[in-house]
Amino acid sequence: MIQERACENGICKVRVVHTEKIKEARANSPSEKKIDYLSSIFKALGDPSRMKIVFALKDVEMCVCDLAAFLDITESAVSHQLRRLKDLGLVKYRRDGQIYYYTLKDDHVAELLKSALNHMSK
Amino acid sequence: MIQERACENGICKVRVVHTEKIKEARANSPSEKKIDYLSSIFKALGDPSRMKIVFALKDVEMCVCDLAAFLDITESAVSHQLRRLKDLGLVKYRRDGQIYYYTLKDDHVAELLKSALNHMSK
DNA sequence: TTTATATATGAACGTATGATCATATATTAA
DNA sequence: TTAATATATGATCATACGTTCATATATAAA
Repeated sequence: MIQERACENGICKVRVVHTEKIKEARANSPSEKKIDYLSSIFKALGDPSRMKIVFALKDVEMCVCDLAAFLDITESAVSHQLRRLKDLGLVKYRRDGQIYYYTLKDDHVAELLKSALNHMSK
Repeated sequence: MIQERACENGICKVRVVHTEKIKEARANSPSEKKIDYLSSIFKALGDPSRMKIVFALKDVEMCVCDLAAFLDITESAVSHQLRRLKDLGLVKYRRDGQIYYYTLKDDHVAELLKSALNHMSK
């Protein structure tokens, strides 16, 4: 078992047991930026309400009050969540008079959900 | 534009604009149970630290202090996060003396991450 | 045994989150 | 115009989260 200690009698107390594994992980992992982006996407889908919204918009274009009725939460709550999804680029809307029709912005999210469903249901 | 109101002059103020769309969404969406499960998985990956952990464990078996060094956070913090991942069934460990070697529990998560990377990088 | 080590676990703390209520804005109808 | 409607937005609040510190547990070494 490899055991190393940097600056043993100083302040530094970093313990590194398997240096080469850490190196390998560093080499293979996505950049910090990519990690942050990816995890923000997963976080957005990591809430039942938002996941329901995204599933609903996968096939059908819906307005805010439709979604509110479907989710059984306030229209305000839906609007807030839609804003988060829109800010992340997962959702877009078209406007017809007073009504905002929301849909998924592109297929990436739908694909992601599909593969999630596939993998998880095994 | 279809506009319906149930219990107009009562307490109920549910507004339903497109009944058929809501029906369709209901028909096509996964069950509440599945939504909860799926969103909990996404939530688990919706944090940079946990996502880094999962990416690291994708290829290499690592112990807690390796991960702590890799992530540059406390071993305690890593341990807490590993527990969450383990409770969700995303991660497992084998023990060799005092050292716990963690890996991904199965390929589902790795696959999910892979498709996420693919879809998002376009 | 006693001590060191690797990890787990609980408490604490600041911060983020998701919902609701109240209010603002913008379009349509009267 | 004025009133109604559809949605957006800001404030608020209880709760959940992620980290660290302190401590417990269990194995290994002396």
